[in-house]
Amino acid sequence: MTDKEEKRFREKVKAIQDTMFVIGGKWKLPVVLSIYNGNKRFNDILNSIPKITNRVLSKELKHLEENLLIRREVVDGYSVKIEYTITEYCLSLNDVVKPMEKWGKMHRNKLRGLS
Amino acid sequence: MTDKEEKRFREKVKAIQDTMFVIGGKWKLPVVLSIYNGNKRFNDILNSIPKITNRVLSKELKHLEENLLIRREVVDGYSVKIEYTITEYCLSLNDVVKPMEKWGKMHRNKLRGLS
DNA sequence: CAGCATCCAATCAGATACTG
DNA sequence: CAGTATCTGATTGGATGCTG
Repeated sequence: MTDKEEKRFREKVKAIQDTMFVIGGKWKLPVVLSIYNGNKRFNDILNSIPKITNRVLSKELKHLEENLLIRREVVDGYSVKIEYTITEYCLSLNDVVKPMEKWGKMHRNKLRGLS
Repeated sequence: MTDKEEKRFREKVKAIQDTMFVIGGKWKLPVVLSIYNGNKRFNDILNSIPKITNRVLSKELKHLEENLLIRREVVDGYSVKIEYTITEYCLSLNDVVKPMEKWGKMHRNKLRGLS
């Protein structure tokens, strides 16, 4: 690698690692998708995702809120509610998530074909 | 969510988690990119990625090989060499990685704009 | 050179119970 | 309902040294 290539390479890596930090891990995208699909309440989200625990969900929600992907709202009413919704900004993730979904399906078939 | 929506949702989540399993984590994509950029030898790859350790690199290489993204070759010569190269199949990752790179850059600017 | 083995510290994550 | 607190076992990852 030349110096120029090296510099570009490091920038790429950084950008990708940034993305991974925000949406990486087992649960972050499932949580986003769950909310996107209409689940607003903590327990609804919790129950919609197999095997996630409240402890982990709590942390993921905080992380996603800090990264502007979801919004946490206290809704006043007969009894106070908490509601999570995705942000407009979150929709930009579509460009990342859709290819991931497609690739995941393709890859599963690829591996199946071999074994 | 209706039952139909729920089923689709779970399939999406699964596909995405599959992808995350293959290329998720801090190092997998940087390793792929490093090899893509021409680094073939273990120590070259090791030195091209800041802060990765040989222990971790070793594991990542194995994982990537098992998932058909890279190829490990023993090259016989004056002294035996090991060479890593990306596979043809690996190129399909471009559809996933490029959006991630783009999004990562965009997101960094977004967050910067707020603080 | 290309890793593996070992030790050890830190983090993560499940289970469970508890609070406003 | 929407979490937090605590305890604990499991996993990860750095540092280092060793091997063929």
